[in-house]
Amino acid sequence: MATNFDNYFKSAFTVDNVIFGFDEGDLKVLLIKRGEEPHIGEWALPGYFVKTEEDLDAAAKRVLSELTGLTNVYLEQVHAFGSVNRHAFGRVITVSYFSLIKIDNYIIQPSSIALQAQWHTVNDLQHLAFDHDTILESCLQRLKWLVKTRPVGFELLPPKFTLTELQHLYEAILRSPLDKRNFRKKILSMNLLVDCDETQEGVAHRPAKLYKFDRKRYNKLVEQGFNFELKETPIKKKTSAELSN
Amino acid sequence: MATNFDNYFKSAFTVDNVIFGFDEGDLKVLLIKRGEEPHIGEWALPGYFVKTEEDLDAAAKRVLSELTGLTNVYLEQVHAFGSVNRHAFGRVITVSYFSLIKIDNYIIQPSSIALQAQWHTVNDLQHLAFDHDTILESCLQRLKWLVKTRPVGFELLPPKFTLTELQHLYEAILRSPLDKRNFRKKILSMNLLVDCDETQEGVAHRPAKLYKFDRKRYNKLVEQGFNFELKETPIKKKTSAELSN
DNA sequence: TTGGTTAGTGCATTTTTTACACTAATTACC
DNA sequence: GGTAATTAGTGTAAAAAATGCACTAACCAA
Repeated sequence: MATNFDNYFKSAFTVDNVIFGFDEGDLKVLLIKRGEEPHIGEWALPGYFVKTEEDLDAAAKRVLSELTGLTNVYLEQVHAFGSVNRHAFGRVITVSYFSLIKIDNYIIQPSSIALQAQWHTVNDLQHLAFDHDTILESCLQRLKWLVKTRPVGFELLPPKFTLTELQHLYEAILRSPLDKRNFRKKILSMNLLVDCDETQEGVAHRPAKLYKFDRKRYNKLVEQGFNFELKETPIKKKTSAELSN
Repeated sequence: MATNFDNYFKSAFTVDNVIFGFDEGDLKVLLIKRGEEPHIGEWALPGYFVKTEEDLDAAAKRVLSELTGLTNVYLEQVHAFGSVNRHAFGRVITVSYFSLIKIDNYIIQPSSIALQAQWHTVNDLQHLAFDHDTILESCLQRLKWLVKTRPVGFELLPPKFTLTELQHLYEAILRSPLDKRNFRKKILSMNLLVDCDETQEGVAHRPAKLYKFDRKRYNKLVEQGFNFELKETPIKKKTSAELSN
């Protein structure tokens, strides 16, 4: 084994952020149009180099803020991508982060190195720069898992929302339809929603009730180890007995 | 933002492997006694620098092999740890990997930079070098999650095992007791075990039947999207209604 | 006032989970 | 050879959760 450690200190890290939003019934992801080589002019996840004197998690926040103007976003690490030839400039390992935000709450202001920052519909994407297709896909998997484990849907919706909007969000993430009555029963039984005593306005049909998410209660339940699991209801699953042959 | 990218190429990566085993009813982890600075003489996870010309996943395998003699071990990435002052020699980000192995199948041969490589009972550990306590803890969480999702128990047991051994393994990972009848019912209903038509020998009580894991069937079920979820049975969970006040 | 549209609601059946205690097979020891 | 010690192995009833399904309610527009 090498005794000269200096040889190892010749690599770089980047962070790449996968920021999900939800609008008009579609799951969206925030992308930038790169204004720098390599991959100049291509759409990419908002990411950049980590400085040697900053923590990884802090770098993810800073980079997101510098490229898109978004601040105070909760970011969660997903995976490190470390193939040798990911990057034209040398050995670069990237660590991906993901987040869920309410699109309306944030104004996006691309910086100099990002020509544009824009929401894109996930189902309708072109090829992205670097290996960002792979990175995005792994975050989509994470989101799919997360939505079955925690009531993350609320993070993506405006403060007041209808049950139908919430259901559509779940359907977009899980990519499968849910039964209306069963969905409502399960969500309401968690006691996480507060009835706002308001209804939708300006719709050409019966207006729906508006609800908001009770974060206090959510925190309390988390503390008590409550299991938020929400199973899919749509496709009937086969039992192991039926699969035996 | 910097235009001189060279400034970013001054960091190093390491990989740290958390190898779990199971023996005598206890969950074990493989540690090395470090033979190099920093932290010379301390117990640590088997990890080392990633070469600039090798893939991250490949590095994890190589390092494990060089430090402990273990080869052909399946490794799964867990998390990247990137605080600034983790390492005395400079900026080092480590990516942790974990694996489950059958202790009997592998002969451990420490290399020159590892003074020793040894199995340690997880519940009975001293402080580890670097931030390896944190890294180990995150892998324990991952294992706890994994065991509820996939029948990973089989990875840790010898080819032929009894249902009681399997149950004890689950209890060690979940850190809570399980009901014998319910555990057996659920495990057997997955149809993943094959009765070996043999019984234990040399025990001073009724000998238990030996089973083996049917990997073919497992692969088939995975392919069909079968849900292996195994819930804990022990502590009665409160419903959301009971938690309402 | 009628048609179009989405909101909102209940119940019966099936499946899964849970709680629980005795008999069976073997060895060790007297 | 008998008995004590030890772990293996088994079933059922009750409770909880999941599932499948179809009609009425409220609003707007034409």
